[in-house]
Amino acid sequence: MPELPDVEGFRRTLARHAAGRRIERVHVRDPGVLRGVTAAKLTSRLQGHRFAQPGRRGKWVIARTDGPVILMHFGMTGSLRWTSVEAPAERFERLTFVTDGGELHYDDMRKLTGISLAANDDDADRYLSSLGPDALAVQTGELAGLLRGRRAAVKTVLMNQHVIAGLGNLLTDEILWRACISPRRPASSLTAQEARRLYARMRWVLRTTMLAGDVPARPSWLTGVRYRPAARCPRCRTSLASARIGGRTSLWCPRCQGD
DNA sequence: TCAGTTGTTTATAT
DNA sequence: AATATAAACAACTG
Repeated sequence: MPELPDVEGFRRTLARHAAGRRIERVHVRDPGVLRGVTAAKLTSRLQGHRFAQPGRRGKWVIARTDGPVILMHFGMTGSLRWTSVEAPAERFERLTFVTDGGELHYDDMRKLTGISLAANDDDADRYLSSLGPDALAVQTGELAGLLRGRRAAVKTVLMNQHVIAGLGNLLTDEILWRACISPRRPASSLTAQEARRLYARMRWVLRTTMLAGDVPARPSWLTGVRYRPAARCPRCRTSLASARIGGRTSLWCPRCQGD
């Protein structure tokens, strides 16, 4: 699930419910999700602090408090839930933040990534320093500069969090399909016009999906047909092409996007 | 049983 | 040096 829109939804959950709440205790149900911090340290450092307004960069939630900063990543299967009352643990609940007004639950089946603790905002910036700019913060005309000189497939470059942060497999396929650009094209081969079109479609897809909190599986979207056997292009009904690009299963329309 | 998975990091290869 | 690819991580689903 979690790409930029999903993670933005998690950030909103924090902003709406957790901000201002005092952390009474942290229940580490599975230390396997902790990265660079022990359960004892996480609990003792956070206890008594209040959640502040959260941020997001790419697929990271920056859960600020009036003390340390919790950095949360969700891998392929993670999520964040708020319950206003004490709730029994879900099957894949790994961490629970118990506050004075409810509980914040970090669920993650696969535990591919996890949670780190930074001392403050500057420290958090250091943790995230290798990330490229957030995909939503990229301005008109900047995308072309990010792609310049990169010989890898444009899809691979868009998914590279060091270049631009927040786009994953579903979003890049959706954006490239809407921009009518093959995912296999070398990034540096895009014309200025194609880069502008890519940027416009990226903005549109991000804004739409961010409001929804996920990439909706509507039949008019590439994402809506991608798991159908013998899937066809929602625009022109051509059979979709499929290949592994950048290590991920990729779908595109050979007629609309070429290649 | 086996292949596949909406992500990232590390190691290895080019 | 920069870039590309594969493996590993974990726990499911079809």
